[in-house]
Amino acid sequence: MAKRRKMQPILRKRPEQDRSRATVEVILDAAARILVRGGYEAFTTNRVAEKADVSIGSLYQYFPNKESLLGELMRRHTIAIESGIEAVAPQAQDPPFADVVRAAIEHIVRAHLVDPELHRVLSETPPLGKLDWEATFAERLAARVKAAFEARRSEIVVRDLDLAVYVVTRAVEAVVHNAATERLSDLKSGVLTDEVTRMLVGYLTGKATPVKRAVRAAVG
Amino acid sequence: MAKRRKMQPILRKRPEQDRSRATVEVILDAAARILVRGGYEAFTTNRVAEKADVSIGSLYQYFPNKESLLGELMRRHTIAIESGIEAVAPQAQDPPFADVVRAAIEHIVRAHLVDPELHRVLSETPPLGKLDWEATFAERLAARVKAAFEARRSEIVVRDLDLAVYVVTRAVEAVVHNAATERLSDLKSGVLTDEVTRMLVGYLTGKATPVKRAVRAAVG
Amino acid sequence: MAKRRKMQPILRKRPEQDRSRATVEVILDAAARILVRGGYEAFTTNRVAEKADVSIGSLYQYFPNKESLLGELMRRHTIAIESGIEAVAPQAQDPPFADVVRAAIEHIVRAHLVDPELHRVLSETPPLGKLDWEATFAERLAARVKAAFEARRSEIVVRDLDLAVYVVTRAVEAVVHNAATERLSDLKSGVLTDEVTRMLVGYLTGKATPVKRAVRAAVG
Amino acid sequence: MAKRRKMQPILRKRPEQDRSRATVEVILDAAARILVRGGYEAFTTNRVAEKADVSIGSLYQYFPNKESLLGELMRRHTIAIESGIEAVAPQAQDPPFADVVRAAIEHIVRAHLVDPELHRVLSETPPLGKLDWEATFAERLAARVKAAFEARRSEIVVRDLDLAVYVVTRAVEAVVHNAATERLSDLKSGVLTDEVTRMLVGYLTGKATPVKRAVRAAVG
DNA sequence: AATGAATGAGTATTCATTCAT
DNA sequence: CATGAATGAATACTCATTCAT
Repeated sequence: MAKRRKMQPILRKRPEQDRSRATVEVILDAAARILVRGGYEAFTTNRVAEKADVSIGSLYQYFPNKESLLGELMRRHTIAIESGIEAVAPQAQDPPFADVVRAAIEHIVRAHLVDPELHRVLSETPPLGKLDWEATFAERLAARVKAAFEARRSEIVVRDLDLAVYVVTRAVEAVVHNAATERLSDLKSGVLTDEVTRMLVGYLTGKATPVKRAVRAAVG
Repeated sequence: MAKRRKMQPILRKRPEQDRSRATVEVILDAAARILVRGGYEAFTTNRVAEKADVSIGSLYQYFPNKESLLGELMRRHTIAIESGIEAVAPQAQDPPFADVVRAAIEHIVRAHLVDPELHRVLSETPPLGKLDWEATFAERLAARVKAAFEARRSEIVVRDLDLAVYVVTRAVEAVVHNAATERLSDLKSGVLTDEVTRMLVGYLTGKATPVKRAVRAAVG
Repeated sequence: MAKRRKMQPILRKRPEQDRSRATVEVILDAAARILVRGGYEAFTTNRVAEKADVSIGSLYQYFPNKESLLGELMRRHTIAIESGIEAVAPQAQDPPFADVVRAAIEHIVRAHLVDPELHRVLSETPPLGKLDWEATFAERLAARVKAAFEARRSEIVVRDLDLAVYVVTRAVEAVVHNAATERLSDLKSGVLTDEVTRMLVGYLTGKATPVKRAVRAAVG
Repeated sequence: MAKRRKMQPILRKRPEQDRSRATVEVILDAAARILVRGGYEAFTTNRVAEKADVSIGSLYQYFPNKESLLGELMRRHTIAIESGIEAVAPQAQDPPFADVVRAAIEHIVRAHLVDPELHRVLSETPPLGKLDWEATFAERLAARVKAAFEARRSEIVVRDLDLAVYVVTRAVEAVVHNAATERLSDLKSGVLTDEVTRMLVGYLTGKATPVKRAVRAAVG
């Protein structure tokens, strides 16, 4: 292990020229592939450089350390996710609460379907694990959800809104996250979204929702 | 990279004298402390030995390899948890469904309150992480929950029972697990249990449950 | 590795009582078995003690270090060999030269048949290998052979007797030694002895010996 | 204990620059020196690196493991030997049998004079010792010798040709091998070759050869 | 005397990182 | 800019040996 200089601002130098940008891309690709295939254990800078067909010297030209490589990978994955989410069409004026919830869940599902394997390995990666990215990711998510809830405050029976947000985000995140590896088909078919939606709506509104198993369009 | 495929039955030799039993204890203590403080990254056999104030040779006298040390830690933690769970008094004859659910959740809460920090780090530990213990732990849990659900099948509206078990166990596990580090007081006060209970009962029975915020006895 | 105190006089203390003598025996037996089965690589003091069902403490009571254990093993094996050799009946008065040679070769064959596996492993054992035992063994052998040759000087055509002794002893030793692992049946049947005898007699006397393949009694 | 089952094709990466080729050389030199001086016992990768004045990392950059280092040493030594042997001028048409034998022996002598000390230690090295190189070396030798014998079958009186090959190769190997450390001058002067030649020719042809001690040109 | 717990220097090997070319 | 040779602290684990009980 080396002296750990902990996370300089990710990129040592903005690659100005095309070639440089291409190199960075090639490195990140290799990194992602190695991470997905072999997990964090297999993720060594030398291996990444080799797989990228680039000298480690070059790797370190663009990434000051291993962590920054991982960091950039996360940054990009987050962006990919978020852009996927933003792309969702805005809702109708004043839609039924259930639709709002369902839409939110679908966001999360979509996020996990962007690159599920990379997603999983990134979220389990030790040094940053939750800490860096998922934390902020979760925070941002919580903020949005809270805003959404406040906008519909009157329909929600739970007294402690923060607590509700907490329970809801954690529960959904976990179910979807696990399902992404364990029940991918249910995730894609929308069956799982149905279930979770019903669960949350019931919890939040205090009203029962009928168990209708209409044919649902798959997500992603 | 790991060529790991060992995992002998944990202890290399049963310590026969008092002295050696103490040594084993001291080592496990140090191991747990290091794991909690520095995560799996910091968990090296030499460091453990040093922290335990024991020679590395002594460590290997009792633990054939690093994994077995982790394994014993898990084994003991599991026992601690299970004994805590078994201790729960049996329920009344045919209790309200909500009570059954609440009791189950309380089990899980209790499990996470045994040694929350160790629990967290153990469950995030890569090589065995899920694989060995939490996997079986989760399976056992799922089996129990399913049995409980089947016993009350008539009260449950969800059609796919397996799916319900999946959603419920993942959701509860995650909420409680996260809360153990992020919202410990809510976990201890029972507030969180209330919320989750209401969420699950609504989901499973299809009926709303009143939001009563009666004073709840703390758990643990 | 420890500071190497190199070869105290083999036994730390002459075992006075029966129990002690038995312990020593048990240890040496275990040592020999381990050596034969696993080679020098497997030969560790702890393993020997365990196999002997004796504490290492006890082992070190009788053997000051690993080397001395090996040394005693060699000493005993040498004695076993030599006693086997002494047991050979003295020759007739003035036998044919070929008979003398054959008898000598048979001695060596016999030596290698005493405990061939132990013999092999001992003679290949690194730290002492030749150095300690085989050296002196070879020297003693050479001395005898030389004496025998001098007694029959007139029949020998080789001018440099020392050189003849050298060539002969090395050649015989090697052929027999190798045959003990590679051609054991030829060694036991006496076929090999025939060949080597003819070779040596021809070399030493300068006269051809007929190739008679009479049925030879097996040795050992 | 060894779980060895590796032995990749020796070099981890072909050194591309001059500098690295030099490093490889320096490492192998150091390895050879250590092996010669201290035997296999002293042969540790760290020691080799230190003696080579190279970091342990550099050693492992070129040699995937200890064995491969030894392997490369053997490979090179074998090449050195074989090239020495190939260099021998082809024989006249149908030379006297004695000349054929003598030439063969001289080959072996030459082989042992290439780097006698290294040769000795390599051939005694445990894990590969015989097993890998000397085995094949010996086999190749045996095959050649057998071919030569068959070409001259009519002149050979020994019935079992395989046995003759066995006896002859073992005997010569051993005498020469030992002489390389114990009687180097005799080996170099050719005196020993004379003796062994006479011994073998007598043995094989069943005819005596005169003891002529003409001045012999030294070998090597 | 016997036990077995304890020791710690030593072993092979990895990997993040630097730097001369 | 790129290369890849070089580094060395750190890792998991072994084993000869000592010594308190």
